[in-house]
Amino acid sequence: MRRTKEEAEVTRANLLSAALKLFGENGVTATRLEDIARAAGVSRGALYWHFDGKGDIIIELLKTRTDSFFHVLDEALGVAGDPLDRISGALNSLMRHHENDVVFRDAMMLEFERAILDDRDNRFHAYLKQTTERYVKVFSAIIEEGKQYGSIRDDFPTPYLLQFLGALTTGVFMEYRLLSSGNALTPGVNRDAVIKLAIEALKA
Amino acid sequence: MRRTKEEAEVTRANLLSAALKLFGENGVTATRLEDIARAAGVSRGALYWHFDGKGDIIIELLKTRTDSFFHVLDEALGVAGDPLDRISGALNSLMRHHENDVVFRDAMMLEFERAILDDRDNRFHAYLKQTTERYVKVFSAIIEEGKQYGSIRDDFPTPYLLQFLGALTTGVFMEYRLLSSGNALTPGVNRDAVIKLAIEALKA
Amino acid sequence: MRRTKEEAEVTRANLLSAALKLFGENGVTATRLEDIARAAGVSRGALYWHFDGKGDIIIELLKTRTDSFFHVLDEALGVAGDPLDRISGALNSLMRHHENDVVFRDAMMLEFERAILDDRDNRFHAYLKQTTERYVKVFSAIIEEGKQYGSIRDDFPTPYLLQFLGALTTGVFMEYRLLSSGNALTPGVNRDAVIKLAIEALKA
Amino acid sequence: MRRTKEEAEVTRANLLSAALKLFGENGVTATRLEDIARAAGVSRGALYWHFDGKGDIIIELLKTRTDSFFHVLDEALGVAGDPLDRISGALNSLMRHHENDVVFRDAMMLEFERAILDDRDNRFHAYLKQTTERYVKVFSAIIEEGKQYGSIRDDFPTPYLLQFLGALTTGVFMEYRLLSSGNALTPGVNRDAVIKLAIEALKA
DNA sequence: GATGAATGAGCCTTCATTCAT
DNA sequence: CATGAATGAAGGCTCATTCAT
Repeated sequence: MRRTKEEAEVTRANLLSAALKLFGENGVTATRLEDIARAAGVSRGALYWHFDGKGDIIIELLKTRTDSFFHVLDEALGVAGDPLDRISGALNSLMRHHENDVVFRDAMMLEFERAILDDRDNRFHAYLKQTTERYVKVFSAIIEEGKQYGSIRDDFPTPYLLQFLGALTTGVFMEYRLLSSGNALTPGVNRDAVIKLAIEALKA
Repeated sequence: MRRTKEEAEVTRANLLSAALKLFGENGVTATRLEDIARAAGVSRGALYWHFDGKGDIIIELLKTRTDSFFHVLDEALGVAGDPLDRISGALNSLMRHHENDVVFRDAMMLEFERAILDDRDNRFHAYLKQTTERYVKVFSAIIEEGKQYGSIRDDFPTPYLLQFLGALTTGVFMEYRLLSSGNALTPGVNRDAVIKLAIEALKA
Repeated sequence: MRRTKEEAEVTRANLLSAALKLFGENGVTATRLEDIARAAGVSRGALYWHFDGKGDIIIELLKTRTDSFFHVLDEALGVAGDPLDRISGALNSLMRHHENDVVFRDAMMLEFERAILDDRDNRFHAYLKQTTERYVKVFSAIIEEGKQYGSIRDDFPTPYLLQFLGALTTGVFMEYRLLSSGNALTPGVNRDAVIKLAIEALKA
Repeated sequence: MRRTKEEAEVTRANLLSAALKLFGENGVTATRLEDIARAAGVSRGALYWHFDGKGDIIIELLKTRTDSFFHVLDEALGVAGDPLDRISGALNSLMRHHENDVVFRDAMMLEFERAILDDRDNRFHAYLKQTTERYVKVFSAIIEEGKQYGSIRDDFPTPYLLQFLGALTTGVFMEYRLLSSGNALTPGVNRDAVIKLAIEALKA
C-alpha cells in the first residue's frame, strides 16, 4: 500500500506514542516490538521502516523527553520575581505534570529504566548526559540568582543545594512511579507540603 | 561437586550473593541464570537444586534486603537522645552503607527493578509491602516522638513529614545508583549537606 | 524464505505432514519441534509463526484425522444394499487405508498416544470425544438398520455389537501398528479372514 | 543407613510396584525417576543402587508382565474339556483380570507404550518378542486342538483364527485403557457379549 | 510505505544420570 | 544401602531482526 507522506508521519507518531505508553506501563524490556506495532495498528515490518529497532525508538523518546521536561521547567522558571518562588513554582509545575499528564510521566520514568541506565553500547548515554548537564546548569543558575537576590541561603555551596533539590525531586518522581505499582510509602503525594518543606530548607 | 551439608550451604550462599551482585550490576532481566551459576562456580542444574528459579532467588534476596535495611535502621534509631538527632544519624547510617557496602546497595536497589515492581503474579509484592509498611511505622513513630520531644515541627501532619523524608531518601539512593551508571547529577553525594538541610526542614 | 501467501500455505502444510510423519514414526513425545521444522525445511521460528506450539500442531492433526477417517467411513457405508455388506465394505476400506496409506495410518494412530490420551489440560479431549461419539452414532445406526433389514442378529443389544466391532477394529489397527514396530502377532494381517469372521458373528 | 538384605528387597519391590503404577497412570515417558523414588519412599540415589536406570526398571516390569499374563492364561487354558470352552474361559479370565486387577492392567498396557514399542536400542524387543511368540504358540495349539476336537471351524487356517482372536483381545484391552482416559467407545465393556460373539465366530 | 513470513540466538526449565559421603 | 548435591544435555518457547513481495 502506497501512503502519502502525511500518513507516514502519522504512523511514525503512533509508533512513538504507543512505545512510550507501553514502556511506561510495562517497562522497556517487557515491551516487545510486536506490542508496539500492534498498538500502533501496523506490523512489525512498518516499525522497522521508520526506526532502526528498539534502541532507535528509545532514542527518539529520550529526545522528546528532554524537550518536554525543559519546556515545563523553562516556562516555570522563566517568570519574573524572587528566584526561590520560581523554584517553588517549577517544582510545583513538574509535579503537577507528573500527576496529570501520563505522557509526561512515562517520558520522565524512561530515565530510570535499567535498559537505558545500563547502556552497554553507550547509545543512550549522550542523551541522558545532555539532560543532566542542562538540568545542573539551569538549577545552578537560579540558585546562584537566589543567593544574589538574598532569598536563598548562602551558607551552602550551590552544588549541595542543587543535590538536595535534585534528590528530592527524583524521590518524589519515584513516589509517583511507586504509586502506580501500589508500593508507594503513602497513598498519595502531598505536593504542597513537600515543596514548602524543601523551600524552607533553601531559604536564606 | 559439593557433597556435605555445609558445602551445600556454601553453594547456596554463593548463588545468592552472585545473583545479588549481577542483579545490581546488570539488572534482574539482563541477568541469566547461566551467569549466576557460573559466577557461583556451579552449573545451572545446581541452581535449580537450591531454588525454584529466578523468582525464588529474587524472593530470597528481598527477604535479606528487608533484614539488612532494618538492621541498619533500627541500630541507628535505637540510641538515646533527641529523636531528630536519631533521624539524622539514621540517614547518615543508611547513606554510609549505600556508599561503602556494595552488597547493601545492590540489595536496596533491587526494589526499584521493574521486574519486581511490575510483579505480574504478585509474588514479590508481599515482601515489598512488608518493608514499606514497616518503614512507615518506624519513621512515623520517631517523628511523633520528635514532635512530643519538641525538636520536630508540629505544623505539618506526620505523613507529610514522612513523605518528605522518604522522597529525599529515595532520591539520594537513586543518586548513588545513577553515580554507578555515570548519570548522576553531581560527581558525588555530599551526605552531610543533604542531611543537614533535611533536618533543618524538619526542625521545630 | 517463503514470502507469498501460497508459499506460506505450503510451509504450513509441510510442517503438518512432517509432524504427522514423525509422530507416527517416533511418537509425539520423542519428536522435537526441531525435527519437525528441519523435516519441513524451515526453522523452529517458522513453526511458531504458523502454530502456537506442539499442542497446536497436534490439534490440527486431530482435526484432519477426524475428517479423513469419516471420509473413508462415510463413503464405504453410503452405498446401497444390505447394511451388513456395507459394514463389511467399511471394515475393508478402513483396513485397506491402514495398509496402504501411511498418512492415514499415522493419523489414526495419533489417537493412541499417551501424550494425547493423558491430556492433562484437556486440550485434545474434545477432538477425541467428537470422533468417538460420531463413530458410535454412525455404527449404531447401521447396525440398527441391519437388524431391521434382517441381516444382523437381533439377540444382542446394539451397543454390544458395536463394542464387538469397535474392539475388533481397534485391535486390527493395533496389529498394523505393531507390524511396523516388528511386534505383531503374525507377519501380516489377513483382512478378508478377519472381516469374514466378524461379519459371520454379526449375521442374523 | 545400613539396611538388611530383607529391607533392601522390600525397597526394590516398592520401587518396582511404584514404577508400574505410575507408568500405568501417567505413561512411561511422563513418569520421572524422581516420582518413582518418592512414591517408593526413597531417594533417586537408592533407585540407582537397585537398577541401572529407567530402562532397567522397564525390563524388570516386562519380565513380570510376561509371567503374570501367562500365569493367568495357562491356568485358564489348562483345564479339561472342549478347547473352545477353554478359549472362552481364557478370554473371560484375561478380561476379568483387566477389570479388577489394576496391577495386571498396568502390566499389560506397558506393552503399548511408544517408549517400549519404539525401542531404539532394542533393549525391550526381546522381551516383547518372547511374549508374542509364546502367545502365538499357546493359542495356535489350542485352536488346532479345537479343530481336532471338532468344536472349532476347519475352514480357516489357524493363523487367521489366531489373528482374529488376538485383534479382538487387543481391542478389548485398549477399550479398558480408553475407559480410564474417558475416551472409550462405550461406558463399559460387556465381557460376556464380546466373548460370546467371538466364540460363535470360531465355532465349527 | 507496509506486510507477512522466516530466521536464529538465547533463555528458562526439566530430568536422567553420576558420585562423594 | 541410601542420600543429597550436582552435572549437562536437551527441549520448548520468545523475540529482535531480516527480507522478498
